[in-house]
Amino acid sequence: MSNEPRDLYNNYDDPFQVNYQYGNFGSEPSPYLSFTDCLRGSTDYNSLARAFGISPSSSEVVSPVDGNPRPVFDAGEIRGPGSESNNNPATPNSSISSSSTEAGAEEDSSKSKREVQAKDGEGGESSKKLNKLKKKGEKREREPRFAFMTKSEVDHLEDGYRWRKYGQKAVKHSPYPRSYYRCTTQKCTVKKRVERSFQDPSIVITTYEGQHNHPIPATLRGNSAAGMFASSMLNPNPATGGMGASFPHELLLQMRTPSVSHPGSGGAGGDSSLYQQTLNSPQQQQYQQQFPDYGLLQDMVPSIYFKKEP
DNA sequence: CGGGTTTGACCTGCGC
DNA sequence: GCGCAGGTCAAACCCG
Repeated sequence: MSNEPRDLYNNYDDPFQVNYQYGNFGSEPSPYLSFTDCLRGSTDYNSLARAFGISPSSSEVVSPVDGNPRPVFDAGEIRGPGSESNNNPATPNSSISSSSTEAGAEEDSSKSKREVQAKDGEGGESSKKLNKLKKKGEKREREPRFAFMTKSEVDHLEDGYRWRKYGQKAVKHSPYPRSYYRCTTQKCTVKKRVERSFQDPSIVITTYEGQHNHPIPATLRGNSAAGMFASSMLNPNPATGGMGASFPHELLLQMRTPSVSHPGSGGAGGDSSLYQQTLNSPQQQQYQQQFPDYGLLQDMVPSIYFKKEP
């Protein structure tokens, strides 16, 4: 299932015009969504997949509502240079990122379970001895996941949302640990994992799980230009392309280098496809160097997003 | 003092 | 059933 050819970004003729029309998803036309929209849950999984340029090629696609397994998408099909051009705003960015998603499913069985445990064990030491009240039959399901590979020296990329780190684990076969973050907004269960590719330490793999059910926080940390940026793009002006890059990662996505997902390699379902992506093609490196002058946005978005390759 | 990070322990899922 | 690895909790700690 992984060998189906996928679309790639085709718009690198003009770095400011990145095609948001990703590969076909079924027979429906591709809607134009912003990443933030997706994260905020304003769309369904199919839309997500489309918005992220994700093809169901590698996956068992099932309806999210019927309790069946969700589709496991492959690495995003991000269009490469040289094809149709839409007038979507893109940002110059020498960082590299690619995306991938994996479908999870409904919610937080683990969390609710934990909550039960905590409440139940409010006897102090006994709380540690969590009771394994787990609803049998309710198989643990996962939120949809979206992964990005970003070339950056900074592990935790600012994306406009506020995150609290709740764990860190060593990753097998990797010298780099994986960090776990949770959105600090109340009632928002979005999580993200950040880890560094051990194959290419300059690449940060960020995996989002879930969808934000709230807007990007208006007030962000002082240096959070990314947040400002994200917020400012929340209501994209149709005249500028019909959609905004409301999320830095989306920008990264837009700036994706071509051929990140290889028809033959990105096919492994789930996260594994991530690790099969390589960013080493000459084409990609060349692309990275195409935007020496990222101007304005450089002032708005932390430098990590525009990190120039040495 | 409140909010975020660190870190060891614990839980869960999965493959063997 | 066991062991491993991933994921999460929560106390302790740090910082503005």
